[in-house]
Amino acid sequence: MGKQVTEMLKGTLEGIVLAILSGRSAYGYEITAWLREKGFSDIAEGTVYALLIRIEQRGLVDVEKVPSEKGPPRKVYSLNAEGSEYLEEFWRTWSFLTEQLEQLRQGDN
Amino acid sequence: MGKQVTEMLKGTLEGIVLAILSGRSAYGYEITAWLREKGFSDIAEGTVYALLIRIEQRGLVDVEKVPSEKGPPRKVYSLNAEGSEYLEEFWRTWSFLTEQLEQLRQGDN
DNA sequence: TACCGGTAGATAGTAACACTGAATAGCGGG
DNA sequence: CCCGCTATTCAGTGTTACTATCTACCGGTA
Repeated sequence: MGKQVTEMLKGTLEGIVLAILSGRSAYGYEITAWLREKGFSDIAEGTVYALLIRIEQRGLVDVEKVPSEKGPPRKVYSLNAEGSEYLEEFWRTWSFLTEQLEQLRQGDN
Repeated sequence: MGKQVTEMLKGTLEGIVLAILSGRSAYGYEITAWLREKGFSDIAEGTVYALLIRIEQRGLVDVEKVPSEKGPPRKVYSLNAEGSEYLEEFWRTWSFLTEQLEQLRQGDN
């Protein structure tokens, strides 16, 4: 999709993944597939896994190892209380940004 | 404002500045002041100058040195044709992102 | 004159984040 | 037995914003 998305995703991809996890638990491979389906065609698998490790180390998610019928065991992530709080904060920040951008787009600058 | 904004700005700040320049020409100090006024309270001055140099080197803006009554000469930036094209592309990318995020927020995932 | 505050820009070093590319590992089917 | 699919990990790279500092010009004031 191009470099612009890549740069814009910095900071937002984390929120996107947390938002996905707020709906239901999921594991890396699944999340990557879901993102691709949604149009984020060139998000590298490595990126998602790295992000999941980051948010795990920050204590925003809980992890459970679940055996898979096909392939190695999955690491299933679910949002915990701290993660929910962080996600709320993310939405506030996101709203602020979109408001500013919307104003700029309308040309009142 | 916090680390979340900082990370989200990566990739969007460039679009923001280009959008400002699409309305009128401006120089670094002015842009920084305008951003602060708009609520981007902790954007460092150095950040804006570095960004302006980047977009200048990529040929998205034209530059003109204008003497100032108070202080050193200003480097006044204005969007050129290539910059306008890039800005359009930015808005398309931005729209895509906001749509996806809006869907996630509504919880249909 | 000497100094200071406000205006204006440049720069070196750092941290965070997404990408690239490759490696590892388990399972089932031809 | 190897290939393809599922699933995760990791080392190295590039981009971007931040921090902190430096240069420079001007007007006012002691």
